Amino acid sequence: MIDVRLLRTDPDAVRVALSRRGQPDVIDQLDRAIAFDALSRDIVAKRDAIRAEVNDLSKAVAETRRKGDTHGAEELQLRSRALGDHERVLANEFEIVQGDLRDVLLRIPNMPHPNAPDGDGDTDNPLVKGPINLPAEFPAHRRVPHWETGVALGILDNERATKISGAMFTMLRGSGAALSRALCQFALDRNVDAFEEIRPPTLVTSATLTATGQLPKFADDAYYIERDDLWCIPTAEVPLTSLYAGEVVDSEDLPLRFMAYTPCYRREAGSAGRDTRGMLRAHEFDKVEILAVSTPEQAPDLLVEMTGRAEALIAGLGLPYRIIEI
RNA sequence: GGAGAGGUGCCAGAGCCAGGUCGAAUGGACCGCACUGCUAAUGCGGGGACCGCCUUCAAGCGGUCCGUGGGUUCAAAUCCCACCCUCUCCGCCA
Repeated sequence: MIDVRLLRTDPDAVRVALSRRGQPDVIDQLDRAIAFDALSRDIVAKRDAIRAEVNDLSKAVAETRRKGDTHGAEELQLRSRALGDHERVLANEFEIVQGDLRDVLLRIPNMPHPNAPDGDGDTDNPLVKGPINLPAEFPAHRRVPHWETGVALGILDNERATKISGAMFTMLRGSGAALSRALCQFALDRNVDAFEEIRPPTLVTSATLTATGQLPKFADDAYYIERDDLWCIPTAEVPLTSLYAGEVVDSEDLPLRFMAYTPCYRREAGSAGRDTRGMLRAHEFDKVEILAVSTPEQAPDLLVEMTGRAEALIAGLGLPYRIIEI
């Protein structure tokens, strides 16, 4: 979420940065946020002034009572009560405007890093490397989709997964289940030299899911357990990002490096029929996430290191891949 | 699920039952000064955070903050309600 103070001190910088996304409605929302902020400060200044008067009067009431002047005290109380009514109105207005401001801010995307490419979609993402190990380099008889080989080998049984849980759920069997587990173990083993392994909760509060930006924008994409007011995580990024939320970390201890192997849950709302064959876009899958909490200065080097670690895993397995800048 | 105790500053902890002089005693830690072969001890002094206004080097003014959110009241750390969390005991446990 963009810091309101930055919005106040340098709104043009924010506008310029966000305009690189090529989405005019984002700029509209930015202007609304700026207006809400100005309005809310205006209201709070008035509210504070009245509150100061009420506080003074309350002190005067105590003083007057101590002197034994009951009548005078009651008169002051009357005045204070009237001011209190006015204050309540302003306080309500303030709450409403604050809510509006927060809602708009939560829907405004982050400012892109100066080095990030401009663009409004994935077609604008420059290719950095690859593709490597292209499937086309393999003979035609080996280019069989995984949902066919998986079934033939008896390691994938999505039909029964669907019977148990419905469409877009997958199930691995026998050595397929072992392979999935081994891949995650492999990923953990390759990063245990630099990342602390965490096994976080995979059900999180609304506050936690908001911290990583999933709420309120992507509420439809997450599974929600109404009875307990908890959300299933779509990625371990969610709990890992909030691990040290609200705490002050000594800069000497940065960067903090975490990795986590968790199931991930995604409703994939609106994606029915698109890339849904086999194990693509499943509602539930296992993933190893690596994440670092760092200073802005440390971040670029960390990005290079972590991308390199991800690439080494895939390249080491001989899988096809490419690297794009997003 | 039931019963009870608790949540106050960096930490410990008083204040709550009898609302006002409580941003909050006291102690520890921390910072400064003094004293002191060193370490330590002792004495004196000093610090909260956030928001807004005004300034923008300083200072000043106002507001908010005692788990969270409501309520009562002229006035809430203090009274009332709901919720969250911690601890103890009982029950349940695919």
